[in-house]
Amino acid sequence: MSILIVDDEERDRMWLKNLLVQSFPEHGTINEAHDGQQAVDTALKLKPDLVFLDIKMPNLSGIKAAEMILQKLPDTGVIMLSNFSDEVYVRQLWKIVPPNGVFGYVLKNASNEQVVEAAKAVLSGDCWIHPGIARVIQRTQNRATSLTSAEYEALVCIALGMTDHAIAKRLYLTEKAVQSRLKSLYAKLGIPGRGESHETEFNQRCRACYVATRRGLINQSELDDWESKLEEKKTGGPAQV
Amino acid sequence: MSILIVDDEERDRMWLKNLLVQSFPEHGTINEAHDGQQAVDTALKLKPDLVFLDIKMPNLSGIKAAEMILQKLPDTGVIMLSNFSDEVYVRQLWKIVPPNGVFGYVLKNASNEQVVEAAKAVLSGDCWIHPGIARVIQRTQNRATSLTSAEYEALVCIALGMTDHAIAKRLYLTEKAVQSRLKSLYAKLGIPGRGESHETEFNQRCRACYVATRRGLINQSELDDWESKLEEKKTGGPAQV
DNA sequence: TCCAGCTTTGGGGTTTACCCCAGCCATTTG
DNA sequence: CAAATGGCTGGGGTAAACCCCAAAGCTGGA
Repeated sequence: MSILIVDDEERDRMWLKNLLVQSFPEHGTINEAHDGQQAVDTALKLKPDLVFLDIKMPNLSGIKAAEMILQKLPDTGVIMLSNFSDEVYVRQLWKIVPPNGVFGYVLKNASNEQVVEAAKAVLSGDCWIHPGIARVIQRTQNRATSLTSAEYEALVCIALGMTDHAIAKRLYLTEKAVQSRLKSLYAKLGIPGRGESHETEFNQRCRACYVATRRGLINQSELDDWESKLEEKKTGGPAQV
Repeated sequence: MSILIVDDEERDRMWLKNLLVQSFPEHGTINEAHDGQQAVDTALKLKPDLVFLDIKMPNLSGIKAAEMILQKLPDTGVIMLSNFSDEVYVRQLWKIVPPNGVFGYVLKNASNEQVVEAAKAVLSGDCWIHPGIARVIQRTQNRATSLTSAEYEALVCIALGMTDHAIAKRLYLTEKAVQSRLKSLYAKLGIPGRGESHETEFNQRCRACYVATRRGLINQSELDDWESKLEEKKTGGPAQV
């Protein structure tokens, strides 16, 4: 049985490796990779039974690496590791996993026992999803609270600080259309408008950013990605912090 | 030589402990604590030479724990461990460390060598500051870019999604005063107004939240603390996500 | 002592964000 | 086929956010 561990941080690789060595006395080779691109290359060469993938990595995200690996080797057991229970990632993951594929999703604050449990489950053909994620998954499938891609686009834009006008220009829409998207976004996030719910006054725009971040719909590193995409489009000059 | 390791995550405690055991053959007892309160209790009892403190912990933050420990035992070598290079924390830390106190600040993505280096430095009476933090520290001491406490208060409020009116009511100010704070906040964050800098249109309020988060002036967990404080003040009922 | 910086307050603007309404067109659903 | 849903468009309105101006109180340092 061969295992591949992919994480850009040495500390986490060591932790996982120690854990696996102790818990799987019959383990075969345990290889490591440091980023997404390396992960794909190594996986295709070694065809491991099990791959642990960190999500946030340089070069190629764990999600995309998983997609590429599963494309060529659909039988590989994939376990995602993440620091966050971010809905963004769960959304993305849901799209790429084959209908009856096998995978695990483990948060990094999981106990050692949970990680071992997840590994065993995936090896024997089951899925294992971290308890903290269950709630998130349910939300992504609830039509009343899950965001459409239009709403999500608008969310990212306001979180970057764009005005209605700027958003309209970038997405090739009318300002009215943007406002329409925002209106339904606010509704789904449960943010009261001006009339309703006295005593709780909110600037919906900022409040939406706060709530969305709290729920893991967006996070800073995703936003930074978007930001740099916008910069490219415009001048070609890099963003300055 | 006795050492105290404080972190709420088992994984990180193990990592650090292994590292110290390997690097300090002459190490004495290595104790552990799981949250801030335990850290203070244990430290006062054992009077360790060196304390590693995670910042983000339940019950009592690492910052506050450090404050209480240094108050009673000013000679203790304190090394803060953090996932982020957040300016919030550096600000807070700066206030509580005695003028010529000894401390270290290490990011969790530090290499093993860096951690050992920091430990040795602090034990021999020097400070050790993670390279990634240097820039942040410089900024906190630059008067043109560092925020005053008034501006910081306003920043937190808009990040929570409050309106000018709501902020004024909560801080016992005029709306004009709030807007005045915000104006200077925007200036310090380098956010262009409507007139200046064509082609870059921003909603300053949201943009400020984005830039501030990017710089580590605020972060989600700090905001959540503030949020729950506001909820207490108001109804006593807990916030619902 | 006076100066410099921070903060508050006020009067007066413009622009933007949000509000309610209604309708049209696409897709999917029973 | 009807019905429902999600998305865009439009008109016309209110209130909030942002703009420039100026002045006064307060702090701490030269």
